[in-house]
Amino acid sequence: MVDNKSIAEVFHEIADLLEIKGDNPFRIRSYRNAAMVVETYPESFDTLVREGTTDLQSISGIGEAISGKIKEIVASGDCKAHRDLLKQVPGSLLEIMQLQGVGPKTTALLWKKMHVKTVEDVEKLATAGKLRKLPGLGEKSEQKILESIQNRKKFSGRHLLSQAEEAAEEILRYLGAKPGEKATRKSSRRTAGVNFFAVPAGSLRRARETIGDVDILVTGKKCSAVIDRFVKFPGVDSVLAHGDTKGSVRLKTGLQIDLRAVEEKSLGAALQYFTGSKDHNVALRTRAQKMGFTINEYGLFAVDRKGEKEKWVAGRTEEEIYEKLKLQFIPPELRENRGEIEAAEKKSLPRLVELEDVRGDLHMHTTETDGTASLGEMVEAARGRGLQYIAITDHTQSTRVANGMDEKRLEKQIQAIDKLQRQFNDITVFKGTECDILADGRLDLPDSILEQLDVVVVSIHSHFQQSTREVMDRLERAFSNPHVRIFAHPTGRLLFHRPAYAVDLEKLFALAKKYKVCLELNSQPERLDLNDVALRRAPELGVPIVISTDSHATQQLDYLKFGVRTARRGWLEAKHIANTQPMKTFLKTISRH
DNA sequence: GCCGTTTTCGGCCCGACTGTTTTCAGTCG
Repeated sequence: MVDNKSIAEVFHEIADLLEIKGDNPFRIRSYRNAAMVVETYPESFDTLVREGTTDLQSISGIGEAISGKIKEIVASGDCKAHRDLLKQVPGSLLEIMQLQGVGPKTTALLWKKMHVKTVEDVEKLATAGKLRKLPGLGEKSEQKILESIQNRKKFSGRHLLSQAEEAAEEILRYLGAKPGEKATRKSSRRTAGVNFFAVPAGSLRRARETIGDVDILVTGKKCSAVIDRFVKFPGVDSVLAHGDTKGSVRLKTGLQIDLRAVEEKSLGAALQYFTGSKDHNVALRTRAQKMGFTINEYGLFAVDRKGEKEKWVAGRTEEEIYEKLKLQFIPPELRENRGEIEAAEKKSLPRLVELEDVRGDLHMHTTETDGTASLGEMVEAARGRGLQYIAITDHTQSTRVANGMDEKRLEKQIQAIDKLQRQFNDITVFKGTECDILADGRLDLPDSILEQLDVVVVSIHSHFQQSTREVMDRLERAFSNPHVRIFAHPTGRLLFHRPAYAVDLEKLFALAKKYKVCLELNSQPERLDLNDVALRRAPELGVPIVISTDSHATQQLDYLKFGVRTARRGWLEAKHIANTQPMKTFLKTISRH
């Protein structure tokens, strides 16, 4: 079984290697594009190829050559063209090309002139002052390369969505701007009172699960003063750039933040441009061009016959840009060039779920196991957030590190919930459990106690090394228990820490459908599991999703926003999500009869 | 290498910034 990501990786590497070789840039772009298409395609290419029912070339971006290579990789796990390239260009050069400020040309130069093969080689030569003699490089370039080698060791690269969002909000507060997306909706009149206002763009605005760097746009008067203040933010480790229209810093956490000043007239265009994604923008520009426009961060311009810019058409808001391109407004979470432009053209974009749609939270812990808040505190916190129903789902006995509960302790908790419930008529507290699925698929608690619960959530916390076959058999056995309602964090992945266990997503959806088990979208920032790509299959396959926080503390109830934004990235509407429904409908949706 | 309201060849998104250069190449987003 070859997953889409591995196929995409081969194409990424082919593109990088061709680039070092100095091959045709458009050919390189094709491979990059193909990698992106494969990586984000909702179905497994392995399955597509084996079933043989889909013509790969019908997928945009995949032609004769790449289709052949996909088939080759699925059949043999290898690609001859890739192997041949690695004979011509050492694979270790790819790591050099990853260094900030070092691209394919410099990598090729280092390799051909200095016979450099590894980052360590580069470091030695730079330290010895030997790089500055190369044509096109000087003392400063040498210093920059050395710095980026050191930074590479110091900073891991990407950051969790939650960390990036916190950093952005902290900086906006520091700058004296109101944080949050809503700032974009404000008219210029509202901003006149303040000196300026600021809004995050980039992958943070699209709510990607991990963030490389944070882009913030500011507009208004005296933006250069804002940038001056920005580079003095207390959390700054180093200032990377400091000009009139742009500032760039590295925080002590390693996160890079770029601040750009734009004119109010161009704010919409800049927001569109810097929100990306790159692939979305490329597709949008291509469309603009066909319609006789050109588009950049300053606005949408009409073009004359010679291709010269003629007149400014739009740019104050994003809405007017999409409108001029005869598209529905595309929410940032969808801007990944995964079909959103085609859907916007047909006016068939989904009405994405909103945070306010969610009425319940079906996964949370208390001090009874590994939570930091008591039952009463969790309920109060949920009430305070306006939730109409929640489920208390503490761990079960086999998860010993979390002080998991046995039957007796759970019985006591059931009584405690019954007692507590009498105090409230504005929130319903479901009695639940996050019951372990044991290695062989049995559940960690007997039916005699499960049948007393309102919501049985099940999940995997052990034996992550099982084969796909073992995992799927394990899940089928668990799902066949009639008390099981929700399968939590279905792939078990932890961002930056642990890959998913060997779950076959297509089969998982089929099992969920067969046994009427809902799949969870876990809102913990390091989980976001199921992810955006997987979620998109849920409506097609008729499997309801439940968005839960898996809170281990009262403040974590706010993680719901990350779950909702991930759901939006998965094109989900409120109707696809069980816990947007009123309590009674919800109970009906998750009931199996 | 892909694609087609320039349709089987000839295009392919575009601008800022930086450092090295005297007019531009490389990198980045």
